[in-house]
Amino acid sequence: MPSFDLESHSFFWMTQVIACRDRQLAIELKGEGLRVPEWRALASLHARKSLSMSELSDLASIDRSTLTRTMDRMQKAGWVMRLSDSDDMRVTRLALTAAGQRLFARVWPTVERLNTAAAEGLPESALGMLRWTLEKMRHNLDADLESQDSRAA
Amino acid sequence: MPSFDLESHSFFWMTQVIACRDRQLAIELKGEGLRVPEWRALASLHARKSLSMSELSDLASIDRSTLTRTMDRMQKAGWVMRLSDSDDMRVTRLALTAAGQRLFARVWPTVERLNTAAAEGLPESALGMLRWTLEKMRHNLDADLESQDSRAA
DNA sequence: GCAAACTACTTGCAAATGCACATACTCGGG
DNA sequence: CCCGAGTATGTGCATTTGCAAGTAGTTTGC
Repeated sequence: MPSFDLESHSFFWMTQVIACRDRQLAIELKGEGLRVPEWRALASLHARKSLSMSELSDLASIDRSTLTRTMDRMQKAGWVMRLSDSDDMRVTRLALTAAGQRLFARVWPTVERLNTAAAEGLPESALGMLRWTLEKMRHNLDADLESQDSRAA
Repeated sequence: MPSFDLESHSFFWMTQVIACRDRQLAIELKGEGLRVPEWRALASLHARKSLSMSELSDLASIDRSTLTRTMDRMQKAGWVMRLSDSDDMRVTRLALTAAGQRLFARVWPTVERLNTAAAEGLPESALGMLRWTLEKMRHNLDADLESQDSRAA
């Protein structure tokens, strides 16, 4: 009678996968004193050489105000440094320290192992399709957000 | 030089999609006084007639101790009722009240619109593949968790 | 060249989160 | 029948979170 089936919705499964994997990731990272959002920040900063707070907020999916405090903590731990941007006095540029680079190198194999375990038995074509579909969804959601904004204006 | 590309990893995009969609969902639900995890609980309870706390915790991806307090709130709001299970005195069975059903009916069209917007331009085959791949990943992660446990034991 | 609108980041604060632990109940073996 | 291990839910508490508001720097339009 519900006329609605939980398991037929992609977002249900996406939430399941992310929640389950983040729980396992949290356990793996605990030894290094890293939390999951901090790991996302670390990986983002490793992939790009330098990012502003706003850019990192978007890449690592961390709210801007939360990121301020996350960076306070990671800076105090000696993993990242804040540099001031010479073009725009408002922006703080972030970069990994050598210790941050070493931390990434230590942790990455563990994360990769988890990623591989999650993808076990899935053909490369399915994984390519997955990335493509998710990327498209991400783009659609941004577009939808803009149309919401214009409706509000 | 990083030898590692953030955007080539499925989990990066999954996190992006979920975070972005949950942010938009939160805005849409605010009018009804519903938060995102509460919405997941509402939808889970609508799909099944009745669930225990543990079952709902798994379906809605909410930590067990957090769920206790979430249900306190939703019960106080009159959306959910706690019933005791006659077979096992430890178990609390949960079900939607009539008001909870009505709330679901009011909110569902909004959520569905967001889901549709996210899937715009994606062929049904891609969505089917997405669900299938995610389901498989969810299964793999569970299996991996068990092997972790057995390693620990 | 200056005031208003905008953007980048930070802080105050109340609320949500999750770990560790406590309690209540069940079940299997002696 | 009772004990101990196991399971279901609830509570204490420290931490994290994110909205809203604040500060500082930049751009736009007159």
